[in-house]
Amino acid sequence: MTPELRHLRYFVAVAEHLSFTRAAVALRVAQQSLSQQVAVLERALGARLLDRDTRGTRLTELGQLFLPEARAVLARADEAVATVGRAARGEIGRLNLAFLVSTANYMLPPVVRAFRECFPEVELSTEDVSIGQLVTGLRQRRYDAAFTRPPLVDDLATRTLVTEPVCAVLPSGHPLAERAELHLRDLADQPWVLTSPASWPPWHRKYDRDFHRAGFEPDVVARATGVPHLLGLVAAGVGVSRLASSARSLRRTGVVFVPLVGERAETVVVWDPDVQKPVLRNLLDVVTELASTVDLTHSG
Amino acid sequence: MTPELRHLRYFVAVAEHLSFTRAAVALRVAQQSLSQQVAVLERALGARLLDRDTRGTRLTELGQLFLPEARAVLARADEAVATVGRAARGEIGRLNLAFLVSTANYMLPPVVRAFRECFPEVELSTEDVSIGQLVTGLRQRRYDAAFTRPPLVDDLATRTLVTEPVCAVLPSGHPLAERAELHLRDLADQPWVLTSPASWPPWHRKYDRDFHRAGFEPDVVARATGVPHLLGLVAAGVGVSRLASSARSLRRTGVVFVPLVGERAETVVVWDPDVQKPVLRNLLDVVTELASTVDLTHSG
DNA sequence: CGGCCGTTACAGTCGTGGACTGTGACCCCC
DNA sequence: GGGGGTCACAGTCCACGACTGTAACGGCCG
Repeated sequence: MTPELRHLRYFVAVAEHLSFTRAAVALRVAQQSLSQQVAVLERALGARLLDRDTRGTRLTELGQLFLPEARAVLARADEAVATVGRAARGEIGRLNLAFLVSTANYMLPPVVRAFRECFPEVELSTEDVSIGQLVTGLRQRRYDAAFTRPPLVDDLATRTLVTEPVCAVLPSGHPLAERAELHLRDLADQPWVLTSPASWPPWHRKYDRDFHRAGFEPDVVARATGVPHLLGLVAAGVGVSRLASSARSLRRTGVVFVPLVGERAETVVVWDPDVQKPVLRNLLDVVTELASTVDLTHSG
Repeated sequence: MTPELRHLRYFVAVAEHLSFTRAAVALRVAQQSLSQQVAVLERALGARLLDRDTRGTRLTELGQLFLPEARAVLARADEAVATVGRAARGEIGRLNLAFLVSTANYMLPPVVRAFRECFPEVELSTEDVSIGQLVTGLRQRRYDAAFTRPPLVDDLATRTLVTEPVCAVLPSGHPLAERAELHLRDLADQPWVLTSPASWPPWHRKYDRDFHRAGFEPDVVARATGVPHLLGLVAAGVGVSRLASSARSLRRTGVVFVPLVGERAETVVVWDPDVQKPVLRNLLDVVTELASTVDLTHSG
């Protein structure tokens, strides 16, 4: 037979009290049960741990040697339990985050900083990805959560963190660039630069609805493969475009951002609602709290 | 409720087989019992460790984290059991040895060397002591064993390791110094130098009997406080004495050792027979073996 | 010396919990 | 659709750890 933790606990108690009677009281068992279990332990080890006689109990040499061993085993067991407890509370573990390239710029630094401050022992990994990689990565559970723009898909949960103005993006010196604000229909006759609809169809379906509601279909003269590319085309005077105002931070020269009246863009945190992971809960709490206290579009 | 090692063993088995059924076979319990105990563990930890469904079992994130923890606890427990086993076999532990000053010279080096070779992980402490310290130290269990000369006391166990000739000790140039051997009665008219009878009465009672049997009472002209001192007095020509031949090694000049016919001195290892200590058993084995293979009076 | 308090050990009983068997639901694959 | 695999649920059983009661023994004090 191999000893159980109970035997070790019993032995340690006797060793600490140097008395079966007192140890039994402390353990809330009968002295006889305690004696029996310690005897079982001694038989299992094949060695006498305690010298007992009518006037008390003392550790044998072997007992003295085994006492720290037993304590170490118990401590290790407690540690194991504590560790899983902390993991269950999301204080340790691993968290894989994905950031849409066009949001990483301003979202990643404050999010990572805030989370690491609250949960320094969680291993954090981050990745800048395209919207396609982001969605498939979430579905394949490679990422626990991601930061991106809606609309997305129904089977992923989202929470809005930031809403910000949408701006017309014009080349510097464009006739409309001086305006304080614009309506989308003001740009009906302009040449347009947009991203490729293949990148993420839900976005482009929304764009189409927006243009339709503004009463025109844009004359798309160029398709960009990403936001920086798009800004480059606008700066080059190829056409105009429309982006969330935080895209300003991606290019400083050659373009002008003019707010579009009544249009707002959202940044959301996305996760798979089927994933029940304590660290994820904590992330959502942290970013929600963060979004409610600081303006994420201007920080970072 | 707090988990027992059994729960950890069960969990590890399931985690290793990734199957309750196969793990149950390996553990030689029913699958149902195994499922139940793992469920108990999960309830105790307050966390799900395994995802089971109809087509198999996988570790949850927490389970992956807990698996090495559980293994570590089990390994620590095994180690504790192994350690006490080795201690019970006397392979580790502590051994306190005492050597009578007049035997340490030739006994200590081979004994310590041989024992450390066989049991390198036993902590060995040695002390050179007077016969009085030696006996009280053994009785107070400060020493586990000692090396000395008989006669001793009844309540200590002894084993003879070495017997050697007893010699007359004469100043260089003494008329009898040329003899190849002597009888004790040849020294009846000499002035004698002996040690103090207070040091260890049993020895001196034996000396008295020896002199009585030889038919004279020695004319003691000086009392020495130890063997080196005694040899000094003999070398100074104060008188003659009688010592085991191994005492030769304590003084090279000014004295001559002449064997006394028919007299032998013993060196013994002494221990308290009530002390049941595996390391002590091993020591006795080692020194017995050692004494039977090498001549300890000439080694070291 | 005897009574009392302390210690642990022995013996017998009880009850809980871990083991078992039997069964069922479900999924995958042929 | 049947067979082989997964795990879970339900009921029974028994072994072992807990309990109570008792005994043996040593130390202390009147």
